[in-house]
Amino acid sequence: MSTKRIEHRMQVGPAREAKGTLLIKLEDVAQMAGVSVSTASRALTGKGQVSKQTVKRVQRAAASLGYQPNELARGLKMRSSRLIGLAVHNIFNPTYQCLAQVIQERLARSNYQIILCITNDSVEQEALYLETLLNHRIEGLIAVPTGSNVELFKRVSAAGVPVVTIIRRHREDIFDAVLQADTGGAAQGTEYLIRMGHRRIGFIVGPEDTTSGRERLAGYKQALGEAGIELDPALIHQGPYSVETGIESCRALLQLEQPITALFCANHEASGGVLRVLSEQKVSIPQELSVLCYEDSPAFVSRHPSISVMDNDPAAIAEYAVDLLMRALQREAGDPPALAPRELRVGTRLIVRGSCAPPKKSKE
Amino acid sequence: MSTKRIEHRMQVGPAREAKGTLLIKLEDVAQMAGVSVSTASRALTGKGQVSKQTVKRVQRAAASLGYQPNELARGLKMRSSRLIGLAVHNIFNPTYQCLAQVIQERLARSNYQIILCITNDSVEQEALYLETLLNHRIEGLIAVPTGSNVELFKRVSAAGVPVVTIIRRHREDIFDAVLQADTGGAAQGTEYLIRMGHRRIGFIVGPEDTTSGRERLAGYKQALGEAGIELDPALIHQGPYSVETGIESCRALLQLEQPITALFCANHEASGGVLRVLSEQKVSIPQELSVLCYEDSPAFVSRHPSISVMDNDPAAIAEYAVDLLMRALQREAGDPPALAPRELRVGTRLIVRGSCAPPKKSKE
DNA sequence: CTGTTAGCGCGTTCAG
DNA sequence: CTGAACGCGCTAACAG
Repeated sequence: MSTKRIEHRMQVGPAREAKGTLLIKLEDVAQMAGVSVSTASRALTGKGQVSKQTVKRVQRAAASLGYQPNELARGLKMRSSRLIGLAVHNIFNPTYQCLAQVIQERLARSNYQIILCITNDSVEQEALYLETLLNHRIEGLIAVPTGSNVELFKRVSAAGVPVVTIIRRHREDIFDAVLQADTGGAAQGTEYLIRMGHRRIGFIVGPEDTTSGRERLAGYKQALGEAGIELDPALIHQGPYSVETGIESCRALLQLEQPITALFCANHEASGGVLRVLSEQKVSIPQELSVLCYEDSPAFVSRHPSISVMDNDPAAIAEYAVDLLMRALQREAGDPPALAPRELRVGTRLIVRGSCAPPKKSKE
Repeated sequence: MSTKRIEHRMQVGPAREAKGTLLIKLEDVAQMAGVSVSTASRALTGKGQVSKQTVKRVQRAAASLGYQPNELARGLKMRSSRLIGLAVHNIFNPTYQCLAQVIQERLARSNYQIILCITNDSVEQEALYLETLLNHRIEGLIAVPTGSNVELFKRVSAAGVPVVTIIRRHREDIFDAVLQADTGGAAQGTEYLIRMGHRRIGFIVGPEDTTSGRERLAGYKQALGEAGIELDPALIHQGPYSVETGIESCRALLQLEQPITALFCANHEASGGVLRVLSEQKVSIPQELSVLCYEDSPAFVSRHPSISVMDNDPAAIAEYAVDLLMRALQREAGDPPALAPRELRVGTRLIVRGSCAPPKKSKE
């Protein structure tokens, strides 16, 4: 039974007024300082030539009144909202949390605020959000795109709003993009397992229609190819980014006649399912099975053995994305030499912990 | 290689200019429809009396031009930005992810967008963000407050911006607040363990200066008191919300001369540390030790045994917070009967999984 | 029913 | 160095 308690308190609370009252405007400041509105403006923005004395007077007045410029009015005039759109498909994943966190911080430091939109990978949602963001006259957009609203993204860009795509990219590369080095990451992880002596490596990965799904699979195949190991389709499980994918794939992989000695789960959401199945079936890691996951998470450290991962360094991705965006914002202010879109790849790195070891019967 | 295509249109539309070009304004629509700007406005907003014919004409013109109202201009005029501030201390926790997600979705459905600010529990950061949000003329604010910027929060509220506090509340209760039923939750969890036969129950909890830290501790003590179990201070570990707290506290609790038979970790961030230590020391759950955590997380399900938790139902907290905010927003539009602040408590519920069992030597 | 006029709060000419 | 006038894009008041 859940208890729900509603408490009423009869306190005083702030005096009610129409609205937006006691929001000081420049006029009030000017009046108090005994100058005109335009002088006050110049004094505070520091744009024009104003005598030091009046500057002081105006600043003091502004301070004492607690004046804060109205960004709406300023934005309307200056054509700048100081707002950046952040449209991601979800935030239920350490990678995206980190991304959101870092992007928000960095942008705030440059006095930009972010409008957060979560699309849930719905094309319609994304379209709606893009429209709205445009209405709010965002000055830039960072997005993990669904991939299907290319025209709309183009419109955003054509409206003079720099677009940076992260994690995923559109088929045509018309926008700056910061991606994970997924092919390389998956290859590197697979190689690591191969070098340990593994031949039969189960591979769980995201769907073919996602950038990371395609590329990680390519990386896996590449590493196998380079090691001269024949590709066994039965070892590859491609499915949506979900716990269920992990559960089903893992079960299937454990029932193979020719057992696997290592499992590379390159589908982060599926990892939870995989680890759960392995725990349930008491498969000892890494003795019976080596496990390597993708995209780091605190949860991987709080188990025994702790799980080795390919870390995609979301903080770096965020940093680069902001860099790219800022560059575009600066450029826009000055000369507009439309540079070709950049595509950055942030390197993936292996974090060795305790979940991988050479296979038991490694005789060769 | 990336290709970049620049489209030049030789259409009638607005000529190329520095920025924000090809953003159609109402004037363009009006012109195309052959009416005045105000008629166009009325036709699109549906406010005044306009003939059906002209409405059609204007709508068609707007559609063909891809007109989108400038929220900045509209906001300046209407004193409404359609922006809501969301200032949370972090998002590295399933609870806050869920909160952010639900709040964003619900508000978007009512055509509000959220500006996300992450304060990192820094008082200065929070102050800065509040100022900025005010500048952007947010119409409402949902926050997990640090607790120290009361005056600033009051100013926000006094400016006519409804404030809803979640998870935590200020000492003086001047704002609507949606909190967790922490006292009850902790008591309920402790009772559950007691009913199973546990007497020595280790308790890890957040610091005294947080609402949840205080209240959960109170709940633990209460349950013990009601069961007539003497309080042993050695069993209580109070520390910051961090993995380290979990590690250290857990180690200490395991070294007790009189061992504990159950561990209630009511400090979510610490859970990771606790589980890690228990895994390392091969303490078998629940045979040797029952473990109960607080605030659910996918990670708790992907282990074996899966971890039982006190779920604080963040989705419900978010829903109520939005409800409260919307109520205040509506009220503001109409009559202004300043209601006393409401404090809602969202019930915590026990989710039984596999990590708790009666103590081994339960003879009684 | 519609066009005209007048601001919302701010930055920026253009004269002094 | 300063003030008066103008306009950003939109809605609301007032006339026709």
